[in-house]
Parts: sequence; C-alpha cells; structure tokens
Amino acid sequence: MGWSTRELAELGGTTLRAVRHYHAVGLLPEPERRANGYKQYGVSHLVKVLRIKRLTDLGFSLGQIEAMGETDDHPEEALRTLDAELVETIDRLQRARVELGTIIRRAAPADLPVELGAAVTQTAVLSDADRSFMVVMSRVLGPQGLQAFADMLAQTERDETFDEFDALPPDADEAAREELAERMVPAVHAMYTDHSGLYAAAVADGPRDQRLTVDVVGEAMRELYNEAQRDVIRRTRDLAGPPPN
Amino acid sequence: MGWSTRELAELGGTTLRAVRHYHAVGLLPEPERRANGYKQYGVSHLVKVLRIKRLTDLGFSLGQIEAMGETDDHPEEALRTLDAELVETIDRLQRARVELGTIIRRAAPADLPVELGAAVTQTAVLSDADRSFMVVMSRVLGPQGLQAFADMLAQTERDETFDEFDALPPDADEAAREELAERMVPAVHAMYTDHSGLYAAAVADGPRDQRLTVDVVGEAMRELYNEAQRDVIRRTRDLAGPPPN
DNA sequence: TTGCTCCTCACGTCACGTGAGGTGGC
DNA sequence: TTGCTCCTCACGTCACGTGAGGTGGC
Repeated sequence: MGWSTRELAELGGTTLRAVRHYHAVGLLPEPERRANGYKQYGVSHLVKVLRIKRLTDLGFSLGQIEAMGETDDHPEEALRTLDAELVETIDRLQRARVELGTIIRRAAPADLPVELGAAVTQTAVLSDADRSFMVVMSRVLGPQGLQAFADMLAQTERDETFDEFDALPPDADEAAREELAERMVPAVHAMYTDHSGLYAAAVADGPRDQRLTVDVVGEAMRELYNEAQRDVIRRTRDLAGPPPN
Repeated sequence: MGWSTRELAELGGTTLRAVRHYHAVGLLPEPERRANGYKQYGVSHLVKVLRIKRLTDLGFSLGQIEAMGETDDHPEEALRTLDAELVETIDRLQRARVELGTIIRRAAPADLPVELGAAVTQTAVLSDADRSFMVVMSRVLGPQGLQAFADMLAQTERDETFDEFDALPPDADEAAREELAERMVPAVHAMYTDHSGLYAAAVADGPRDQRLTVDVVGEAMRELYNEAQRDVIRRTRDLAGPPPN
C-alpha cells in the first residue's frame, strides 16, 4: 500500500536522490506521510517520475519539463529546438572524434593542431622555443596559412646552421652574428622560394585583426629568442632580400 | 610588452573567467604584476592557454589535462578512453534523436514510449486512468510485452461498454455491476482471442523481478479504478474464462 | 542489541557565468 | 569628472552525488 522513496526511484528507473531533487525543484509533489514520517508514494507519483525520466532521457532540462506543464503532450517548438541542439552537439563531438582519430593514428601530439603535429614529429629537432612559436602561429594564422606553414616546415631540410642558431648565446659578438647570418642565407632562401605562397596565404585568411597578428608574432619573437638570435634573423632577412611577391 | 588578462583570453580564444579559473585550479601559473597590480602575461602563458583550449575542445576535463602534465604529448590510453566515451555519448544522443524524430513525425506525445503513443492518439478516447495505467505498464512490461500491449490497444474497437465502465460510480449496486460485466464479455473475449500471445509476451521479457510486476500492476489497479470498476473487471474475467495459454 | 531503512540538512561536483564593490588610467 | 579596464571576493548554474547525524522497524 504505497511505496517508499527508494521503491519509487527503482520503479521509475532513477535514483533516490533524483526523486528528492524533483521535490526540491517542485516537479514532483510530496506525498502523504505515514505515522512515522516516512513518505508514501502512489501511482500518480510513479507516473510523474516516469514522465520526467522519459523527457530527461530525450534531453530536456528539468526547467523545460516544468515549463511544459502536465498538459502539453507535444510541444512541437521545443521538440524541434531540442533536435537542433542535439544535431549541434553530435556534430561537435564527431569533429572531436575525427581529430582524435588522426592524433591516435599518427601518434601526433594531442595539444597541437594536426597540421602542425606532422611537422613537429617529422622534424623532431625543433627547439622548445620553435615549438612554442608554432603553437602561437597556429592560433594567429588562418587554416590556409597554417597549412602552408606546416608544409614549409615538413619539407624543409634541417640545416646545420639552424642548430647553431638555437644555441646562439645572447652575448654573441657582432662578427659571429654576421657570419652566422651569411651562412644561413642559402637555407632561408630555399625556404622562401620553395614556398613563395606562404606569406600571401598567411596574410590572406588570418583572423580578424591584422595588427593583432603582427603584435603577437613580434611579442613571441621577443620572448622566445634572445637578442643575438633576433639580430641574426634581421641580418639574414636583409641579406636574403624581401619575401617574393 | 605583456598582455592583460582580457587580451590573453582573446588571443587564446577563451574568456576572461576561464583564464582566472585556470589560475584557481592551478593549471596556469600567475604572471608577474605591474606596479599597479595588473597581471602581465607573456607568450609562455599564451602557449599554456592554447594547450588547455585545444585539449578541452577535444573533450578532456581540466583534471585530466592536469594529470597529463606538460610533458606527456601523446597520452595514448587517455586518448582511447576519451574516444570510447565520445562514441558512447554520440550513440546515446543519436538514439534520442531517433525517438524525437518519430515523436515529431507522428505528432505523438513526448512523454510516452513511441509504441504506446500510436495507440493513445489513435484511440483518442482513453480515460486519464487508462493513460496512467499504460504509462505504468510501459515500465513494467519488457519491449515485447509493450509492443503486444500496444498492438492490442491499437486494434481493439472502442466498445461502448468501455465508456460505461469509465463512468461507473464507486457505489454502483451489484445488479448494475453484474449486468455491465456480462455486456463487456464479448469485447473482452475478442481482445483475448485476437491477441492470445499478449500474456505470454508480457511475462516473457518483463524486467528482473516478477513479483514487482504483479505488485505494481495491482497497486495501479487499486489506485486508478474504483471499487465498482475493479469488481466489474473481476466479474468479466470470471465470465470470459482464463486467458488462453 | 544489531543491521537495515528512512529522514533532513548541507556541502561537493564541474567549468565556468555573473554581479558586487572598489580602484587605476586617460 | 566621465567612461573604460582591471582587480578580488563570492554566490549562482545544473542535476544531482555523497556523507553527516539522527531515528524507526524488526
């Protein structure tokens, strides 16, 4: 003759705490009590719990269920809205799965866009600074620029002068800087000519604010490379001439 | 020379509050302050925020990201576990979409299993008690029993004696009860013979506890139908004989 | 008396959102 | 002085989960 809270929960396919929560938010009326204060539920409560269970399983929030009231059997609008949200969510999760799949197959780093992942694992000799620089670039470049950048990295032979560059101490004297810059020119020139579209692509679909791109790249350069290295970059750029186009 | 919290958030593609939250949970170190107490972020922070953004977008929790540490590029196990969870979630949402689609197409009640929905809308004359009874049954019966039950309802012609039954007052005298029972026999008999598999199906794959089924159905009967109605059901059952097989 | 159930607070979870109240910079 | 940004609490969100501390039933 009447069910306990736990029994109601089990009959409704839910939990003790959920039933009490439905009381708290006013979705489920409290039943009569026995002499000892125990709650005593009837079929009407079970029907309400089953209704809530059904609707939450479909994806409705408790607030929406309350808003429907007990009378509205078929809230057309809400049903369509929910369906659209489900499509959205499923899409997003599926895109995540695609990325995950690529990462797993290629054993690529999980925290980098997959386009960059390939470049990083192939030319496994990137310095920490280079890697950080690329993470920043991956955000600043648009998809096209990112791809072009990754292609360039993947196809560039690791020149031994790059290692010297990475190891260059901040107090390297002018002669050493100029000498390194001169020896780097051929490799840098090769990068440019093999990937003459890079600059255009990077500028083409970079995100919203162009100044922001420049600022961020400049800031990254300052923080990731020491003074001597930045000087070498400048010297190399002057020697190699401006990027084509 | 360093970014503000808002700038860092925008560069990282996230929000002010998220950045502060990452501080609070220890995922992001606090940067140096300016003389006025304002935070001043650098590229290292941007790199960390971008990493967090990337991993949360894939579906990792902040706790998991913390557990990975900064060194573990490719947490194989975690990646596979996450993928499995995504499959689970996507599946569940897709099942919900299938149900939603059916409900929308058939303009069926959202809070009933679709099998019952058809029966309810077709024989639109179910009393509230009948409807509640069916909701309870839909939980107590297994899928086979539910389907059989729905088929029976959908194919049963609404007999005019059913309306009399619904309207029967609790204090109806014995003569009235016996008389109604006798007139209901043909309709009830037809239901039985057209759907002789119902009882078997209901018992076949009913959920776990058989006693529970009996208790629930009995309770529902007691609460949804008045004394006279229950008496008529008993009399009709006696007159119509036991269910076949 | 022991073990199990029921009850009511009330804090915890997760990843932030949203003011409240006060101050710095131009 | 006004308007905008930055700061630090601190409570709110959502749907419950998880004890804490006490009592009833057999």
